[in-house]
Amino acid sequence: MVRRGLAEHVIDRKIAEVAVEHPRAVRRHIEGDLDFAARLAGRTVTGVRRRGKYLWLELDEAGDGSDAVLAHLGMSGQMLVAAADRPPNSHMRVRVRFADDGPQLWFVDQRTFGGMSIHPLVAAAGGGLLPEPVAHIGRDPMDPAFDLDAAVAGIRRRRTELKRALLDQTIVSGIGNIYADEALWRARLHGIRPTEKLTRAQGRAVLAAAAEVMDAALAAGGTSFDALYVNVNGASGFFDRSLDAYGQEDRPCRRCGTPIRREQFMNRSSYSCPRCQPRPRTHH
DNA sequence: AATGAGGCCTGGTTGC
DNA sequence: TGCAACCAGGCCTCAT
Repeated sequence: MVRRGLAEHVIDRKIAEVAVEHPRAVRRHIEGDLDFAARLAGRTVTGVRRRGKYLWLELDEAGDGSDAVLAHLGMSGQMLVAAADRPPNSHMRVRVRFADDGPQLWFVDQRTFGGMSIHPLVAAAGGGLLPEPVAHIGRDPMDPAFDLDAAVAGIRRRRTELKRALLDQTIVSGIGNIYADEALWRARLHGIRPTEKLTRAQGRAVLAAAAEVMDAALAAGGTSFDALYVNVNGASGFFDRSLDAYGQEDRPCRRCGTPIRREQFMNRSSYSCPRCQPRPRTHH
Protein backbone atom coordinates (compact mmCIF):
# COMPACT_ATOMS: atom_id res chain seq x y z
CA MET A 1 0.00 0.00 0.00
CA VAL A 2 2.90 2.29 0.70
CA ARG A 3 4.26 1.37 -2.69
CA ARG A 4 0.98 1.85 -4.51
CA GLY A 5 0.28 5.19 -2.85
CA LEU A 6 3.73 6.42 -3.77
CA ALA A 7 3.46 5.18 -7.34
CA GLU A 8 0.30 7.21 -7.90
CA HIS A 9 1.97 10.36 -6.67
CA VAL A 10 5.55 10.33 -7.92
CA ILE A 11 5.82 8.39 -11.18
CA ASP A 12 6.67 10.53 -14.20
CA ARG A 13 7.60 13.48 -12.01
CA LYS A 14 10.98 15.16 -12.34
CA ILE A 15 13.02 15.82 -9.22
CA ALA A 16 14.10 19.43 -8.87
CA GLU A 17 15.96 19.46 -5.58
CA VAL A 18 16.74 17.15 -2.68
CA ALA A 19 17.44 18.41 0.85
CA VAL A 20 19.13 16.04 3.28
CA GLU A 21 18.08 17.36 6.66
CA HIS A 22 19.72 14.65 8.75
CA PRO A 23 23.00 13.20 7.43
CA ARG A 24 22.49 9.91 9.23
CA ALA A 25 19.56 9.23 6.92
CA VAL A 26 21.96 8.84 3.98
CA ARG A 27 24.82 7.13 5.85
CA ARG A 28 24.56 4.11 3.55
CA HIS A 29 25.16 6.34 0.55
CA ILE A 30 28.92 6.11 0.81
CA GLU A 31 29.58 9.04 -1.55
CA GLY A 32 27.94 11.35 0.99
CA ASP A 33 24.93 13.59 1.29
CA LEU A 34 26.07 16.16 -1.27
CA ASP A 35 26.52 13.46 -3.90
CA PHE A 36 23.16 11.96 -2.95
CA ALA A 37 21.33 15.22 -3.56
CA ALA A 38 23.29 16.13 -6.67
CA ARG A 39 22.67 12.81 -8.38
CA LEU A 40 18.91 13.01 -7.91
CA ALA A 41 18.40 16.53 -9.18
CA GLY A 42 16.97 16.48 -12.68
CA ARG A 43 16.07 12.77 -12.66
CA THR A 44 12.56 11.53 -13.39
CA VAL A 45 10.91 8.79 -11.33
CA THR A 46 9.91 5.90 -13.57
CA GLY A 47 8.75 3.28 -11.09
CA VAL A 48 8.19 2.41 -7.44
CA ARG A 49 9.00 -1.05 -6.15
CA ARG A 50 9.22 -2.82 -2.84
CA ARG A 51 10.85 -5.84 -1.26
CA GLY A 52 10.51 -6.57 2.42
CA LYS A 53 11.05 -3.36 4.31
CA TYR A 54 12.84 -1.80 1.35
CA LEU A 55 11.20 0.55 -1.11
CA TRP A 56 12.87 2.10 -4.12
CA LEU A 57 12.18 4.62 -6.83
CA GLU A 58 13.46 3.70 -10.28
CA LEU A 59 14.97 6.64 -12.11
CA ASP A 60 15.30 7.48 -15.77
CA GLU A 61 18.59 6.54 -17.38
CA ALA A 62 21.53 8.64 -16.30
CA GLY A 63 23.71 7.54 -19.21
CA ASP A 64 25.57 4.77 -17.37
CA GLY A 65 22.69 2.34 -16.91
CA SER A 66 19.68 2.18 -14.63
CA ASP A 67 19.79 3.07 -11.01
CA ALA A 68 17.35 3.69 -8.21
CA VAL A 69 17.04 5.54 -4.96
CA LEU A 70 16.57 2.99 -2.22
CA ALA A 71 14.77 3.68 1.04
CA HIS A 72 14.88 1.41 4.02
CA LEU A 73 12.09 2.20 6.45
CA GLY A 74 13.73 0.64 9.51
CA MET A 75 11.07 0.45 12.15
CA SER A 76 9.85 4.03 12.25
CA GLY A 77 10.49 5.29 8.73
CA GLN A 78 7.77 6.66 6.49
CA MET A 79 7.58 7.94 2.95
CA LEU A 80 5.02 10.71 2.87
CA VAL A 81 3.60 12.68 -0.01
CA ALA A 82 3.00 16.11 1.42
CA ALA A 83 1.67 19.39 0.08
CA ALA A 84 4.48 21.92 -0.27
CA ASP A 85 2.96 24.18 2.38
CA ARG A 86 2.41 21.46 4.95
CA PRO A 87 4.18 22.17 8.25
CA PRO A 88 7.44 20.27 8.34
CA ASN A 89 7.57 17.06 10.32
CA SER A 90 9.89 17.18 13.33
CA HIS A 91 11.54 13.94 12.22
CA MET A 92 12.10 15.05 8.64
CA ARG A 93 15.24 13.41 7.22
CA VAL A 94 15.09 13.89 3.45
CA ARG A 95 12.83 16.19 1.46
CA VAL A 96 12.36 15.85 -2.30
CA ARG A 97 10.97 18.78 -4.26
CA PHE A 98 9.70 18.18 -7.78
CA ALA A 99 10.01 20.42 -10.82
CA ASP A 100 6.24 20.83 -11.02
CA ASP A 101 6.22 22.33 -7.48
CA GLY A 102 3.46 19.87 -6.60
CA PRO A 103 3.33 17.64 -3.52
CA GLN A 104 6.74 16.78 -2.12
CA LEU A 105 8.16 13.46 -1.09
CA TRP A 106 9.25 13.33 2.54
CA PHE A 107 11.32 10.67 4.20
CA VAL A 108 10.45 10.90 7.88
CA ASP A 109 12.05 8.66 10.49
CA GLN A 110 11.96 9.13 14.23
CA ARG A 111 14.58 6.55 15.22
CA THR A 112 16.81 6.89 12.19
CA PHE A 113 17.24 3.14 11.74
CA GLY A 114 16.13 3.66 8.18
CA GLY A 115 17.82 5.59 5.42
CA MET A 116 18.20 6.31 1.72
CA SER A 117 20.93 5.62 -0.83
CA ILE A 118 21.41 5.38 -4.59
CA HIS A 119 22.42 2.10 -6.24
CA PRO A 120 22.66 0.53 -9.67
CA LEU A 121 20.03 -2.06 -10.51
CA VAL A 122 21.35 -5.60 -10.78
CA ALA A 123 19.76 -8.85 -11.93
CA ALA A 124 18.64 -10.84 -8.89
CA ALA A 125 18.84 -14.62 -8.59
CA GLY A 126 15.08 -14.92 -8.26
CA GLY A 127 14.45 -12.69 -11.26
CA GLY A 128 13.96 -8.98 -11.70
CA LEU A 129 16.18 -5.91 -11.43
CA LEU A 130 16.93 -4.92 -7.86
CA PRO A 131 19.14 -2.38 -6.14
CA GLU A 132 22.34 -4.15 -5.18
CA PRO A 133 21.84 -4.13 -1.36
CA VAL A 134 18.42 -5.73 -1.82
CA ALA A 135 19.43 -8.48 -4.21
CA HIS A 136 19.73 -11.06 -1.42
CA ILE A 137 16.32 -10.31 0.13
CA GLY A 138 13.68 -12.95 -0.49
CA ARG A 139 10.16 -12.30 -1.69
CA ASP A 140 7.45 -11.81 0.89
CA PRO A 141 4.49 -14.21 1.23
CA MET A 142 2.16 -11.71 -0.45
CA ASP A 143 4.33 -11.37 -3.55
CA PRO A 144 2.56 -13.03 -6.55
CA ALA A 145 5.84 -14.73 -7.43
CA PHE A 146 6.40 -16.04 -3.89
CA ASP A 147 7.30 -19.74 -4.01
CA LEU A 148 5.90 -21.33 -0.85
CA ASP A 149 7.49 -24.75 -1.28
CA ALA A 150 10.89 -23.21 -2.00
CA ALA A 151 10.60 -21.06 1.11
CA VAL A 152 9.67 -24.07 3.25
CA ALA A 153 12.63 -25.95 1.82
CA GLY A 154 14.86 -22.97 2.60
CA ILE A 155 13.73 -22.93 6.21
CA ARG A 156 14.19 -26.68 6.62
CA ARG A 157 17.70 -26.46 5.17
CA ARG A 158 18.74 -24.10 7.91
CA ARG A 159 20.27 -25.37 11.12
CA THR A 160 18.73 -22.98 13.55
CA GLU A 161 15.55 -22.22 15.45
CA LEU A 162 12.28 -21.58 13.66
CA LYS A 163 11.81 -17.98 14.75
CA ARG A 164 15.35 -17.08 13.70
CA ALA A 165 14.62 -18.51 10.26
CA LEU A 166 11.37 -16.54 10.01
CA LEU A 167 13.19 -13.32 10.87
CA ASP A 168 15.95 -14.01 8.32
CA GLN A 169 14.94 -11.84 5.36
CA THR A 170 16.97 -13.86 2.86
CA ILE A 171 14.49 -16.74 2.92
CA VAL A 172 11.21 -14.88 3.37
CA SER A 173 10.98 -11.13 3.74
CA GLY A 174 8.47 -8.95 5.50
CA ILE A 175 8.29 -10.93 8.74
CA GLY A 176 9.44 -8.95 11.78
CA ASN A 177 9.21 -9.74 15.47
CA ILE A 178 5.48 -9.06 15.74
CA TYR A 179 4.42 -10.96 12.63
CA ALA A 180 6.68 -13.86 13.60
CA ASP A 181 5.04 -14.24 17.01
CA GLU A 182 1.57 -13.99 15.51
CA ALA A 183 2.35 -16.54 12.79
CA LEU A 184 3.86 -18.95 15.31
CA TRP A 185 0.79 -18.64 17.54
CA ARG A 186 -1.54 -19.34 14.63
CA ALA A 187 0.52 -22.35 13.57
CA ARG A 188 0.79 -23.54 17.22
CA LEU A 189 4.55 -23.76 17.03
CA HIS A 190 7.20 -22.54 19.46
CA GLY A 191 9.86 -20.29 18.00
CA ILE A 192 12.74 -22.33 19.35
CA ARG A 193 11.73 -25.46 17.46
CA PRO A 194 14.72 -26.67 15.44
CA THR A 195 14.15 -26.01 11.75
CA GLU A 196 15.66 -29.31 10.69
CA LYS A 197 12.90 -31.19 12.52
CA LEU A 198 10.12 -29.07 11.08
CA THR A 199 7.77 -31.01 8.82
CA ARG A 200 6.85 -29.60 5.45
CA ALA A 201 3.26 -29.24 6.63
CA GLN A 202 4.37 -27.26 9.66
CA GLY A 203 6.53 -25.07 7.47
CA ARG A 204 3.68 -24.39 5.07
CA ALA A 205 1.34 -23.70 7.99
CA VAL A 206 3.55 -21.10 9.61
CA LEU A 207 4.21 -19.29 6.34
CA ALA A 208 0.53 -19.35 5.43
CA ALA A 209 -0.19 -17.90 8.86
CA ALA A 210 2.38 -15.17 8.27
CA ALA A 211 0.66 -14.28 5.00
CA GLU A 212 -2.70 -14.11 6.80
CA VAL A 213 -1.29 -11.78 9.42
CA MET A 214 0.27 -9.53 6.80
CA ASP A 215 -2.97 -9.51 4.85
CA ALA A 216 -4.93 -8.50 7.93
CA ALA A 217 -2.48 -5.78 8.85
CA LEU A 218 -2.49 -4.38 5.35
CA ALA A 219 -6.27 -4.47 5.10
CA ALA A 220 -6.53 -2.68 8.42
CA GLY A 221 -3.99 0.05 7.95
CA GLY A 222 -3.32 0.51 4.30
CA THR A 223 -6.46 1.96 2.80
CA SER A 224 -5.39 5.56 2.45
CA PHE A 225 -1.99 6.99 1.92
CA ASP A 226 -1.67 8.86 5.18
CA ALA A 227 -3.26 6.00 7.06
CA LEU A 228 -0.18 3.93 6.44
CA TYR A 229 1.34 5.80 9.33
CA VAL A 230 2.77 3.21 11.66
CA ASN A 231 3.04 4.04 15.31
CA VAL A 232 6.14 3.76 17.46
CA ASN A 233 5.44 0.17 18.37
CA GLY A 234 5.42 -0.83 14.75
CA ALA A 235 1.74 -1.66 14.75
CA SER A 236 -1.21 0.34 13.52
CA GLY A 237 -3.97 1.01 16.02
CA PHE A 238 -6.28 -1.52 14.50
CA PHE A 239 -3.62 -4.15 14.23
CA ASP A 240 -2.62 -3.63 17.83
CA ARG A 241 -6.14 -4.63 18.88
CA SER A 242 -6.08 -7.75 16.77
CA LEU A 243 -2.88 -9.28 18.14
CA ASP A 244 -3.22 -12.75 19.63
CA ALA A 245 0.26 -13.24 21.08
CA TYR A 246 2.58 -10.27 20.67
CA GLY A 247 2.48 -7.96 23.69
CA GLN A 248 -0.23 -10.07 25.35
CA GLU A 249 1.77 -11.24 28.40
CA ASP A 250 -0.48 -12.69 31.13
CA ARG A 251 -3.60 -12.19 29.01
CA PRO A 252 -5.56 -15.41 28.33
CA CYS A 253 -4.85 -17.16 25.06
CA ARG A 254 -7.80 -16.64 22.74
CA ARG A 255 -7.86 -20.36 21.95
CA CYS A 256 -7.34 -22.05 25.30
CA GLY A 257 -7.34 -19.38 28.02
CA THR A 258 -3.83 -20.14 29.25
CA PRO A 259 -1.96 -16.91 30.08
CA ILE A 260 0.38 -15.86 27.29
CA ARG A 261 4.04 -15.96 28.34
CA ARG A 262 6.89 -13.65 27.47
CA GLU A 263 10.42 -14.89 26.93
CA GLN A 264 13.68 -13.26 25.86
CA PHE A 265 14.92 -14.38 22.49
CA MET A 266 17.57 -12.79 20.30
CA ASN A 267 17.61 -9.81 22.68
CA ARG A 268 13.94 -9.33 21.90
CA SER A 269 10.72 -10.27 23.60
CA SER A 270 8.82 -13.25 22.31
CA TYR A 271 5.25 -14.05 23.22
CA SER A 272 3.57 -17.43 22.98
CA CYS A 273 0.92 -19.64 24.54
CA PRO A 274 2.52 -22.23 26.86
CA ARG A 275 -0.22 -24.74 26.08
CA CYS A 276 -0.82 -24.24 22.34
CA GLN A 277 2.87 -23.72 21.62
CA PRO A 278 4.79 -26.08 23.89
CA ARG A 279 8.55 -25.84 23.89
CA PRO A 280 10.20 -28.77 22.14
CA ARG A 281 11.46 -31.38 24.59
CA THR A 282 15.05 -30.87 23.55
CA HIS A 283 16.64 -28.08 21.69
CA HIS A 284 20.10 -26.88 20.62
C1' DA B 1 30.08 -20.74 4.89
C1' DA B 2 26.79 -20.35 8.16
C1' DT B 3 25.25 -18.85 12.41
C1' DG B 4 24.79 -15.82 16.46
C1' DA B 5 25.64 -11.75 19.56
C1' DG B 6 25.81 -6.95 19.99
C1' DG B 7 25.10 -2.25 18.53
C1' DC B 8 22.87 1.44 16.36
C1' DC B 9 19.03 5.32 17.55
C1' DT B 10 15.13 8.24 19.76
C1' DG B 11 11.19 9.04 22.44
C1' DG B 12 7.79 7.09 25.42
C1' DT B 13 7.30 4.64 29.75
C1' DT B 14 8.63 3.03 34.20
C1' DG B 15 10.80 3.23 38.69
C1' DC B 16 12.98 5.46 42.32
C1' DT C 1 8.48 16.39 40.33
C1' DG C 2 12.88 15.08 38.05
C1' DC C 3 15.81 12.19 36.28
C1' DA C 4 17.87 7.84 34.94
C1' DA C 5 17.20 3.42 33.27
C1' DC C 6 14.80 0.70 30.31
C1' DC C 7 12.43 -0.75 26.13
C1' DA C 8 11.07 -1.15 21.21
C1' DG C 9 13.23 -3.52 16.68
C1' DG C 10 15.40 -4.19 11.33
C1' DC C 11 19.59 -5.08 9.94
C1' DC C 12 24.57 -4.33 9.79
C1' DT C 13 29.14 -5.55 11.63
C1' DC C 14 31.96 -8.53 13.77
C1' DA C 15 33.19 -12.88 16.07
C1' DT C 16 33.07 -17.80 16.12
